[in-house]
Amino acid sequence: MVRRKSDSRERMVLSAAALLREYGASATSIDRVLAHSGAPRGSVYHHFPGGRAQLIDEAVALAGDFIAGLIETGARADDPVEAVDAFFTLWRGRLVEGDFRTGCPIVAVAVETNDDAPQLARSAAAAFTRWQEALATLFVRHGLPEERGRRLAAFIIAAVEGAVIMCRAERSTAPLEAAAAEIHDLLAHALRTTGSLADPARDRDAPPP
Amino acid sequence: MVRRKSDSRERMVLSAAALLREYGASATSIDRVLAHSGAPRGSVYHHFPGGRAQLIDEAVALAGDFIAGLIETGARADDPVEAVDAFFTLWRGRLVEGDFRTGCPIVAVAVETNDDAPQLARSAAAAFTRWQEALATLFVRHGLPEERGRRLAAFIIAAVEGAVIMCRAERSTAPLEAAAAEIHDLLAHALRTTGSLADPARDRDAPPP
DNA sequence: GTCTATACGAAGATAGAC
DNA sequence: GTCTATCTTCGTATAGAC
Repeated sequence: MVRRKSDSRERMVLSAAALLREYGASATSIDRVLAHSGAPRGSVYHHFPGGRAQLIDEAVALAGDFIAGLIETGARADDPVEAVDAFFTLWRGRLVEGDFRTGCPIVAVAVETNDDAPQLARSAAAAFTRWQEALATLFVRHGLPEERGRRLAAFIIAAVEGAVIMCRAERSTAPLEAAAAEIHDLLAHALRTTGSLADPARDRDAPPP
Repeated sequence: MVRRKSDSRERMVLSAAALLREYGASATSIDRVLAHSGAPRGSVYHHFPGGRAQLIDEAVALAGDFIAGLIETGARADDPVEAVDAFFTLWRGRLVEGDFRTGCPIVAVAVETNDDAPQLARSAAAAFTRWQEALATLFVRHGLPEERGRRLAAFIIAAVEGAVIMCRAERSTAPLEAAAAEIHDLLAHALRTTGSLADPARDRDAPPP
């Protein structure tokens, strides 16, 4: 595998996202990103002329895109339950793997209002909005009214993000499981009411992973 | 009104809580607390021998107690809908008053894992647990099975906290209203199923819709 | 792209005077 | 209870060599 240029830049963004998850936005300093990524100190402002704010912003965008991809994969399978499950499964895995020391990097940025970097709040909002629209579109396609679809999508994202925070504090997946169970029932009820889940036209045997 | 001793200490804790809400845990420095509260710099370690960690911890406890009080007031009225509504109303008001720049101080502490102050995570967890138990007890008293009551309580807290974060990012109360609407329906359904809301022993004239 | 050196500010904490 | 240093560490950012 020929590597024509350094991968320091990419590693720094990935490290920044990991540090956001674990320590929050303020604690994600350039020094710590360098230590975590092993990238050389000398090229920080070469790769990120915007400095620390640009680095954090790219980490938020990367994390937002990754999660949006998970949801949109479920959406392509045209399966609301799968899309929502992907969301829960992601966080359940990350909480356990990280020994309940990691959360959502988007949340970390959103809760630390930064007067000198208002762009960060906008990036966080963009991520939430994208997730919400992906879910809402899927719900509407399965028969929910436009407004209810959007409402339910926002609600699910809120419940998951809030549950992840509680799981961290309590060092237990219980709040996430509570949310998963309640959301599962609620979603099943909402979609069954529209008749969507009973649609016999679904001829797929195994949706793509 | 005779003031026999300085109120610097109390003002500092209140200021710390306000700063936690707006800027997060890492950004709530002693300097900023002093500037916000107007307290004298010289007596910081007199009032808080444990330093900054103790100050933050007391702010978390104070905020947690305040919100627990709101929920428990609804609980004393024996009205699940009122208890949950108090929760939503509090956050809606704070978001709007603070121009969407403030959130929950407990969340702020929970998402910034601090290796040197593990006590903070425990204090955050204690607050969440207390809210959850107050709500769960109320739900069980209204006919929900023990496990469902706890599950629903955790779920509601998660949804509210998550919604507050989304409201901040999007600078809109829409996510909170979405959560309020969904929770309202869910709660009404859960309690009606148990027959609690239809209980004729309730001498109130109009049960909430 | 990467290096070292450095300027500059802010943070937590302590010491000792009043 | 409150004051004023002061120490130390850490943070961002820049300059200039290689």
